[in-house]
This record gives sequence, C-alpha cells and structure tokens, in this order.
Amino acid sequence: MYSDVSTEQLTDSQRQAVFHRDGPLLVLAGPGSGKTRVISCRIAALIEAGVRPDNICAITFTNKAAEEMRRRLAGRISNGVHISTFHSLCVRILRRYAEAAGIRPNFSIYDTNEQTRCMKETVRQCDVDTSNFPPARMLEFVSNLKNDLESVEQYRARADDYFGKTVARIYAMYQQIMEQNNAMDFDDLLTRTAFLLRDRPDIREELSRRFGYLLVDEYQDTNHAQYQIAKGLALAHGNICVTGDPDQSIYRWRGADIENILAFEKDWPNAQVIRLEENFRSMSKILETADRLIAFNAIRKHKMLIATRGQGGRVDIFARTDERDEACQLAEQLQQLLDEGVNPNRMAVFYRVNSMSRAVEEAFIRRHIPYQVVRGVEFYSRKEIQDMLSYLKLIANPSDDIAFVRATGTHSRGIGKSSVDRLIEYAKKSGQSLLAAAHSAGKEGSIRPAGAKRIEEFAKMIDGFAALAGGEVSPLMDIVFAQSGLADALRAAGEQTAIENINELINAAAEFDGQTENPNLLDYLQSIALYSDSDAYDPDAGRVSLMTLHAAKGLEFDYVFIIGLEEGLLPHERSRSSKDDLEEERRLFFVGVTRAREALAVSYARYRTLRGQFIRSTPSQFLYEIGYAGQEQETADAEKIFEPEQYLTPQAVPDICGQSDYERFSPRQLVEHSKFGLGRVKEFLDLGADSVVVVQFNSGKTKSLMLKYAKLRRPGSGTNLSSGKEEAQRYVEDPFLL
DNA sequence: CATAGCCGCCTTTTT
DNA sequence: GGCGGCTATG
Repeated sequence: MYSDVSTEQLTDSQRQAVFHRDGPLLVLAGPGSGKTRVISCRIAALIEAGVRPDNICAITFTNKAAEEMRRRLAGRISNGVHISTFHSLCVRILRRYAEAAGIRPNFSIYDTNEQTRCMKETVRQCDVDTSNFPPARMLEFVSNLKNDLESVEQYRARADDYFGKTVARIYAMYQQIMEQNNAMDFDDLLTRTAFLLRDRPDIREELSRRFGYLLVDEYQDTNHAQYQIAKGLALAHGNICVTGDPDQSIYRWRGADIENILAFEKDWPNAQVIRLEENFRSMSKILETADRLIAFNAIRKHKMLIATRGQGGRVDIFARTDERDEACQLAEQLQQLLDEGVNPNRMAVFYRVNSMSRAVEEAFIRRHIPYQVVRGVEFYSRKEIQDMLSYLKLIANPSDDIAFVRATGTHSRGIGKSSVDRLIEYAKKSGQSLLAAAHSAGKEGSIRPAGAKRIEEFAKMIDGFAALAGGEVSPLMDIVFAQSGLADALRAAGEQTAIENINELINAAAEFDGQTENPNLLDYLQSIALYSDSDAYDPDAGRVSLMTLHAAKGLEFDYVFIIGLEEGLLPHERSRSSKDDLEEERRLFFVGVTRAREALAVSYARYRTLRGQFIRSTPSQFLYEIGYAGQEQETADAEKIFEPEQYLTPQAVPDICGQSDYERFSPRQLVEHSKFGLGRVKEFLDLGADSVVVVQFNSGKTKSLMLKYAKLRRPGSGTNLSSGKEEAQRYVEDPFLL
C-alpha cells in the first residue's frame, strides 16, 4: 500500500518508535539509524490505526526532506498529511490568521539581500554612525533577538547603555519599515507565529485540533522560536514526536539550541525516549572514525554507534600541495571509480565554504567529470532573476518599496536616481507606498516633468500586469518579461545568458503551475523565497555531487570525499575562539564523515589561496583526532598517503603548533605598531613563520599584517613603553570587539 | 540621466 | 579576488 513504509524488517527499537501511539516521544537517532524511514512508517502506522491523514503535521528541516517523505508515503491514504518546513508552516498559519496576527496576507518574504537593504535604510533613518553600527552586524543582532522571541518592547526595557538603546531604536525602526513594506524576514515568520500562538489561545486550540499529531525532525537544530511553536501546537494534546541527534547539531550560529533536545524530557515529563543506535549505513571503519572523532566533544550525551553493515570500508587521509593539486588528485580518484563503472550518483565531495567548489569544478571540467553543485539559491540570486522577480513581487505586494526601486532600475527607462529619490521623499511626505505615490508623481513639483511622466507610465504598467495576475504564473511572467522592456534591454546589450536564465525561470514557473493545485503568484513567490540550497540536490542526476558540509545533512553516499581539512578552514577561523564553536565544527565534520557508506577520503592542502593570497596551512586538529599519525611517507609520485595507525585519545591532544621560534599573539591582546600606533589583536593566524596578525587600530582601521614584516611590539613588555595598564586605558574600546 | 571606472569592502555555514 | 557602491564624466 505504501511505497517505502513496510514495517516488516524493523528492529525492536524502531518498531517501538513506529507504533508508539499517544503522548510525547523523543527519538534519539544516530546517523544512519533509519530515522527518516521510522518517521514515514510512524505516519503510516498512525493512519492505519485510524488517525485522519490531515490530522497529522510533520515538520522537516528542508523542503527537500519534506518532498522525500511525501515520496515515501506515496499512497492515496496518506494524502492530506501536512509535511513541510517550519517556515512554510508559518507562512500558511500567518496567511490563514493574518487578521489576528495584524498583518496582510500578501506579505513579501525578504531574503538576506532585501533584509540588508532594509537595514541600511533603517540605519540611515536612525541617523547613527554606520561604522559603529554596521548594517550587517545590526541585522545579525536583531535576528538573534527575534530568534530568542524578544520583542522590541522587551529589548528596549532591558537595554540600559548607549549601545543597547541605539540597537533598540534600530530594531524598532527596522520592524516599522518592514511593516510599511508589508514584508517579513525569515525570523519574522517564526516570531509572529510564536507570538500568535502565545497571545491567542483560541487559535492555538484550533490548530491543535487541526493537527492532533505533531512530528518534528532534526529537533536538535530548532531555535527558540521554533521550539515555542512546536510546544504551542502540541500543548493541548501532547502528541509530539521529536527526532534528532545532538551530535549532528550544526546550526548553533543560527540560533539553534541543542538544549531543546537535551531538555525534552523536562518539558514533557511523561515522554518516552527511544534510542536508535544501530547504524545501517556505514562500514565499520568509517563508523570507528566517526566515533573516535566525536568522542573529543565534551558537551554531549554519550551515544553508541553500532555497526550493522559489517566489517570493512576504507578511510584514507591525503596530503596535497595546494588546492589545485588537491582538486586534480580528487578528479583522478573519481575518474578511477568512474572507469570501474561506479555510478556518479554514489559519489560526493564536501567542503566547508562554498568558494572551495571553484578549484574542484575547474579540475572536473578539465577531466570531463559530470558534476552538480548543490547550491540552489545561487540561481535565484542572479541579477537578472532578481530583476525579473522584483516586478512580480511588486505586482503581488504593491507596498513593497524595495521591489519598486529594484524594478524601476532593471534597465534604463528614463527614470534615474534623482527622480527616484524625490519620489521617495514625496511618498514619505504623503504617507504612501512608492507605487501609490508614483501614480501621482506629476503632482510633485520637485520631480522633473520628463521623469515624472516615466514614473507614472511605470505605475500604469504595473497596474496592467496586476490585472492579469489571476492564476498561473508562467504566462504572467512571459508578459512581464516582454512588456516591461527588460527582454529588449537584455537583447540590445547582448546578454544572451541572462535571457536564457530568465527563460529557465519561466520554465520552472510553468512546472510550478503544473504541479500546484491552484497556482497563483503569491504561493509561487513564497515558495521560491523559502527555497534552499539542499533543495537543489538531485539524487538521480548521474553526476558527482559537490556541496558544503551543511548541505550534506540528511544525505548519504557510497564514496565521500571531504577536502580542506586545515586549521582555519575546518575548524573555521571564526569558530576557533570558543570551545562551543569548536565543538560545532567537530560535529560538522562528524556529519560529513557519517554520510559515507563504503569509503571516505579526507584531504588537506599544505598551501591554499585564501582571499587571493597563497598561504601556508596547518593540518586540521581533527585529522589528528581521527588518527593521522603525522608521519608523512612520500610515494614515488610525491603523493603522500596516510593510513590511520596511531590514534589519539581525547585526553592526549598534542599541541600541533607547539614548536615555535616566532612570536604568537592572541585575540584582544594590545599591540603597538611603529606606523599605525596602538591597537588590539582581533585574530591571529598561526602559520609558523608566515603567521598573520589581524589588528584593529585606534584609528578605526583594521589591518592584516604579516608577522615577519610588521614588527609589532607588546606594550608593557617593551623597553621604553609605559605599563600595559595605562596603554589599555588609552585604547578606545570598540563595542563590537567582544 | 546613464555609464564607466575606481575604491573600498568583505569573505562561514542557511531558512 | 570579486562585488557593490560611489563619483566623475559624457
């Protein structure tokens, strides 16, 4: 009856999880423990036991995971089960209860780019110094407040210093501008839903009746807002089943709170806890490697990884010269597998940062190795796509001033910057949106008559499009593309690829039209706003997959290659300062390792080009932890291969960069430079003789200095300098340096 | 008003 | 090294 939810071959503990009926359930599921299958089987079992499908709500981490689950449940009986991400669920709830939430249902969802524009405008309007309150930092700050469900009023009440009070003003203004634009950012979707559930018990109960059974996957990566939403939805009935693995929590930086899963039993005292510790995915050698690695994390619940797939498998560690060499040898290894007839679908390459795909892609192209880069949002962030979408956003939400500004500027049409600036002034004075003000631009004397005329024409054009915006999206797109003048402008400029990209966008929209029950512009825009990187992964592409370690979560491959195991990269530079961050990096590597079924190859490069600079690198400490003995053996072709032989124990981590005849600095330390004066160390890249020190000087400038050339002095330890204490007082504190 | 060229910025991971 | 924003110029 169900495509992949046969319960015949389940283990005892899996069976327990599947057939647990009512009440809270915590499933601690290790990697490769068949968690997805268990959830799918559980949904099927609930339906079998008489629960109505539309009474079940399953929350997955990505749209892709939701899709996968729908496929597993592909039976007529399961139709109606609500399966989506937290964000999609929130969009549905907010549109359904828009009035109660105090919003309009046709809201725009702002991506990072639009958020930044909005925050820049905010900081400008608050009239504060952008160097002390940089928009990107403010965005991060505000985002954290929202993830913790702290409202403007709450934050204002506890902000007592200048910095806090200014941030409170910025937070308030940002929310006001978002509201004027009838827009929400990713955080707003969660917070507004959480507040709605908190403030409206009637709606909360209605939703509890609607969803009598709640399942939340990847629970270790929920943030506080998501946690409250899940709790709110299940409060009335307690039928909440959460699954996850604390060792795979990799979104702490985004507000994910590992405590949510660790403390589940406190929230729901009658919770049943089931551990899935058997691993059906990886061969023993790979599991041993993963086990050894994660044992170095101090903050964790001990969990077993029990191998069931039998002995064997391969783990190799390779040292390469630089990123080009690393990529070439990687291509070579993959080519060998391909020559043996291995399907490229079974292979994947993981890396820490997106920019690392470049060298690999170049090597793959040279060797004609078919590959896919799993980076879905990349397509949607292209200029021409964003331009095209700005028209559609404006049509769907006439209050969206950010869309208005973008749409008017997609190509030259006689509306210049000064006209737009004056229109903005006019709109502000008269309390209208830009589009509304544009209709009467001629009445505003300060706008040049020619410009005003063009602006009015533009507004009429958008009205014309809006009249056609009833059902399917792709026909509307065709019209907008042609009649907006964008198509002609791109053709005239010879932007062939841009035109092709837009055509691809229209094709994708046609697909959306075909697959959606009642296709409409609003649903389309909201679905692409919540589109994520991992959604682009096609398991049947017939290509080797390239992706970040984050995107690899939830996937598995027979052959896994992880590149760039270097200090500063994995663990990442920005994560080395705190122990918690370092542990998260280790979990990230753990996630990568445990994706492998049969073979894992890990590599690092001795030199790597970073920010255009060729610098020496140090092998990652994680390599030592998984058993890289540090004894390099040169083979004939200068390729160095290590077989893990000697293993470290978590207690005996050697100081890898122990020996030093060079000076070393640590963050926050005061230093003095002969030319730039006094400053504070922000970062220290320990690269032996080539070490780099990043110093923020009193002048406000931050400089990266090569240690061997910079001649930095430590105030206080020098000969003719006054004591360090006095120097510290002379130094102007930057509120962000902490 | 539009464009070209230059300067200065950042550069982790993502819903 | 790559992009976005600003400025000077046509």
